[in-house]
Amino acid sequence: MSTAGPRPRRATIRDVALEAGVSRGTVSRVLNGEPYVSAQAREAIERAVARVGYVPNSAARNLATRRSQAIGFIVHEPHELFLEDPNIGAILLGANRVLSGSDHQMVSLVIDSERDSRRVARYLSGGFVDGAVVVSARQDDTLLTTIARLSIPATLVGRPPATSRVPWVGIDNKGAARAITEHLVGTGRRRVGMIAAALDRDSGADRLAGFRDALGPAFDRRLVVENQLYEYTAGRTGMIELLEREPEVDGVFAASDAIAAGALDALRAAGRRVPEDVGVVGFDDSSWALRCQPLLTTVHQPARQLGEAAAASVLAQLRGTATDEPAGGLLETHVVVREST
Amino acid sequence: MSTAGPRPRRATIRDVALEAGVSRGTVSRVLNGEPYVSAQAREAIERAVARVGYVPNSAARNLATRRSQAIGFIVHEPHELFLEDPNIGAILLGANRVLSGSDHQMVSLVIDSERDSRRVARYLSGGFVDGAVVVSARQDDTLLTTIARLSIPATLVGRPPATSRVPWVGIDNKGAARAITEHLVGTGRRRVGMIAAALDRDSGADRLAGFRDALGPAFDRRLVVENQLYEYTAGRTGMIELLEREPEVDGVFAASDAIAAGALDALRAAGRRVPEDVGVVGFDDSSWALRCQPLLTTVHQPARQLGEAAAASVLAQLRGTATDEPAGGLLETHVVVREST
DNA sequence: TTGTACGCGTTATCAC
DNA sequence: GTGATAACGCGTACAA
Repeated sequence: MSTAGPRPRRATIRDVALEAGVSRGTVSRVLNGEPYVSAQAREAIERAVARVGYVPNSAARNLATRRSQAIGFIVHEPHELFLEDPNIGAILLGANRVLSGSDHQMVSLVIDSERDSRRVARYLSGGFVDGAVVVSARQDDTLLTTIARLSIPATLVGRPPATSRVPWVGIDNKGAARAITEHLVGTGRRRVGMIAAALDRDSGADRLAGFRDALGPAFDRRLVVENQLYEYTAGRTGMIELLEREPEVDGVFAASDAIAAGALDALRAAGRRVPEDVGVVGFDDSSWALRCQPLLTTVHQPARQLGEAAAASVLAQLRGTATDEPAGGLLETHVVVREST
Repeated sequence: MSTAGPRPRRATIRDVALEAGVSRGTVSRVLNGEPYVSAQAREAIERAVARVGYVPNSAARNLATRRSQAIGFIVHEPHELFLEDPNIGAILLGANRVLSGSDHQMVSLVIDSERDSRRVARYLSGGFVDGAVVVSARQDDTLLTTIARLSIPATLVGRPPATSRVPWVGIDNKGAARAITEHLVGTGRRRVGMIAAALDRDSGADRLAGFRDALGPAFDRRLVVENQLYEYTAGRTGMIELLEREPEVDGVFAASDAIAAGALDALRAAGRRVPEDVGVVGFDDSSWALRCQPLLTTVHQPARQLGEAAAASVLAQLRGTATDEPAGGLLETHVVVREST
């Protein structure tokens, strides 16, 4: 328990009114840029504001207006992923951009423990935010039920559980996975494997489904290695595993660029050449793709736009102009061919 | 301009009091776990809370208590760096951990434009947070003057401008740079260069100063390449530049691991072997260091602990038990020897 | 054009 | 133990 005392008292509208010799109502009007104030009063008030060092208290304003002009950006991730996943940063920046444009403060909240989870729920309930963008919620996330119960405007990034009716934005993971697998097969690969990840989330499961679709009868469950997270080390170990299971493998679909980067390093260590001996493709088109050797062929995912779309959707709900789900429709992806195929 | 209306009315203490047949005061006491409430009243109130679906409104509570139980985590970075810098994530997690432990909500605010900057200033003024952790403030940051003016408890991560008297936590960049440069020289290198970055910030400038110190008379300004940011591509281009200026170079101190990773790739492309032909060292001991080939010798920087120390410092200020500056003292760093030297 | 007075939902200080 | 009731700082009808 912290035992902090109140902060030093700051000037209020009252002080300004006294100083300027007008009423609080008039001060309030000036502060909110309303018409019907004499130039004289306005000027006196502005001077008074400066003199007493007045700054408005939003807690009071929130209480009166019942709105906070703030939107939560909630990230629910285990440490590792939060640090490794380049998409989250881009989504965050995208969201911040549109919120900033409509004069909303984005406040991002990270959930990193059960305790965090409860506190964030309280925070949402408390009227600190008018709405929320939720990134990478789990299928069974209690956060979603909290949000539903409070009926606070929210939009998810990524497809929510089928039972939920929250608006969301996302991409067609399955279609994109199919497309890039087809590209890989199109370069003449015969024994194609996948390093999958995060099968407990829609993105992970859908990418595997797309891979399976593309391969059709050629699909071989033995050539799929599974991991918890979309991370570099999973790529290294996954690739080693894959080479053990099938030394003849000549094509690999990695569920993320980070995984692909790990796979490339493992392949190099094993003496295989890319793309001559084996073709590798990733997913995300994150900064990982450009720091690989060779440059990675991958699926471009519009991470920043996802953030923008999600934020726009929340604002739309706030205005009461919410559209159908999914909020922004599915955003476009496309295959970026580089050197690894 | 958004034109949102108020959200649906939610149950208040008043409703609970009515429902339970007691006064608001008693309800408030129960809610805050205070003593002197009859078991009977307590039970009735708890049932009433559940029945009317009461959730406390923090705006009102904030107004009454004049505290928000929230701490701002302010990141002031250009996009690229925010996405590339692995330290920020670790610092953030560290801060969240200690704040979470003392039941404070961490809200992170990113400043990404002039407009953001002003809005965050308003946000801070508005009583939304009781204090703030500020990461990577610029030397001339207006944020710092805002914070000083409002006298809101804050702690910086990284050394502030000399003129400022804000508490801060950090590491001894200069000493650490000297140490790792000495290690590099100790492996027998004769022509040692540096790929420097962010000279407009204390970290960047201090690392260069430490490098210079370690080299003493052997220091050669020509062998220092400068960059804006601590990023991978700066490492590639910087290394190429360095090789052009001095083909005989056999040692490189990169101002960050990301830069070192770029340098390693550039060296490989140029046909130099590491560590045989040239030794490379980095700074940060971030995840970059472990995905390099060869594994990178670098300075371990306790990023997570920096976040923890900064948060603890803010909480201490809140409690009125603030210590001298720097807030947490300088945190320890050490050289981690791996394969690149 | 300006002032008054009430409401926002809690906490806190009293008497009882 | 409990119940009134005055803050907390601001927005906003309504009256003047």
